[in-house]
Amino acid sequence: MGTTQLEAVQEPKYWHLRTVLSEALDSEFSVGEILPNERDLAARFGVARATLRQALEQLELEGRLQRRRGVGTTVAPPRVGVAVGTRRHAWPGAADAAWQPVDSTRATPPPAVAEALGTGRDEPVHTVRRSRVSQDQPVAAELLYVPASSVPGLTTSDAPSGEAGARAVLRELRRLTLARQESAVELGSARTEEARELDRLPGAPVLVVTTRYATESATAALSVATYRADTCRLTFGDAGDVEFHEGAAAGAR
Amino acid sequence: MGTTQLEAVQEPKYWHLRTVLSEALDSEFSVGEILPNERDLAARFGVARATLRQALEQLELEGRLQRRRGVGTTVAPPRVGVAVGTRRHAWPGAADAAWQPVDSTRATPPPAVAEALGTGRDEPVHTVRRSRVSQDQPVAAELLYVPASSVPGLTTSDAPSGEAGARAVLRELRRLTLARQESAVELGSARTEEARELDRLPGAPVLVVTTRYATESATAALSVATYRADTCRLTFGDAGDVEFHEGAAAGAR
DNA sequence: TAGTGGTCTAGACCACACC
DNA sequence: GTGTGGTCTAGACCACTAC
Repeated sequence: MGTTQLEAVQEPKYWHLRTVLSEALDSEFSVGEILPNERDLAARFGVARATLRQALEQLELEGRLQRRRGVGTTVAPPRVGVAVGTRRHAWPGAADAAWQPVDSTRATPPPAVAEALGTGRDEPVHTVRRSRVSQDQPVAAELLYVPASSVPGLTTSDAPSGEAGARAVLRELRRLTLARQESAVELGSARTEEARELDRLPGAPVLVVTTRYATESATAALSVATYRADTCRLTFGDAGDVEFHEGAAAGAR
Repeated sequence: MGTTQLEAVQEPKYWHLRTVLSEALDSEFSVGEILPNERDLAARFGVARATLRQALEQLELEGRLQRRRGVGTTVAPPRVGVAVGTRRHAWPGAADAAWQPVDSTRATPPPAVAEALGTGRDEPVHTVRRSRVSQDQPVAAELLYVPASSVPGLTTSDAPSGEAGARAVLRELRRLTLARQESAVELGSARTEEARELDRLPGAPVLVVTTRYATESATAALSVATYRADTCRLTFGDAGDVEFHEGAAAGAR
């Protein structure tokens, strides 16, 4: 990282700095390596710490850096590909070791959920929480909404709170025949609780995947899964779990 | 927006401010309405302008606000759903009015592209630029890489630069039989040129969709499409263009 | 206790849109 | 011009980690 001064340019300093740092990461650092601290870096480039931080934020958003308070800034490994949609229809959790049931509750849902499910506002809904881990790191937190009418086999006593209840709901759900499955991906920011589950700070960028699972006659479940945007690349396609074109997006623009 | 003071809390001010503003947007503002300017808002909440801006940035990231230099901050409309993957296989641009060809060049590609295509580093590749418009607003910019070997019917004279050349490449591509199609979605930041195309500033958050189109024997094309993350919700699924569960993600967490 | 990144302040000036 | 959001500075203090 030989550069010590920024020449005068028309583009913002933080943007130029991002480029310089990005090239330095490519050529002079390896994954996991610790960068100099922010005060040193700012001094080295002759900018205020806030400006330097703007550049680091960009690089963190792009998955190039990882910053941890009290520890330092390290070079991030390439994003992990996580399969979120295959062309085979499959109920959530069907033979899926990636997701870990956490707990389950039964209550009337938020209005937005009731509307999306197409159920009455007063109909009880099971809310199953699951978490997804990849390479020893939490990558996603999910809320799965299942109308009680989708799983009529479950009596209240069959569905205790906790992990056992969650497994019971998933088991009953698999008795239905899945006809359609639709997803949407959008950018969001981590709520306080999600941030804790994902080991990030509140407001961290996340990819929100909303999936509607439907039988021939009705919406059987709605999943809202929140993925860490810094560490994840979401994959959709024929191949399922197969990794492909690692890093293509980074170098192809 | 009656709140004038922030009580002492443990959570960061900008995060609390985000929540307060978010609720105010829900209850007291309608789409397109202009907010007070940043200096006024900061004074009203008794914080520095930088802190207020942190809160506004979050809300812009979530697609709630739209800020334009020299104009002001307005309440954003709900994100538009853009279909990026149906379960039907389809070549890019096949009967697709959403994408507008811009131009085309023929050259040796960046190494990352050659690697993803599985071609030799020296093999020429057509690079087709396309842009996608939705509701009179640019939503995506695409680079479509097509190895010259995928479109052998194209002689150099058949593929002039410019829009006509782009159309020629797409036409030839449709002669092949598509066997597989895989996509990945990740968060990125807009490069200078993409930012201009998308009417944003450099570094604006974007959703990068990388798609590999394959015949039985080889990768026929690679698409890297950059979508505005603030205004877009990417949809995948059986239904194709059909809108579904509008706003579910927003209210379901 | 020392060192890190995270938050916050109070200013200044710039680039851009609109009148 | 006038007013807007965008950039940048030079500080201060806080929260967290690791020794």
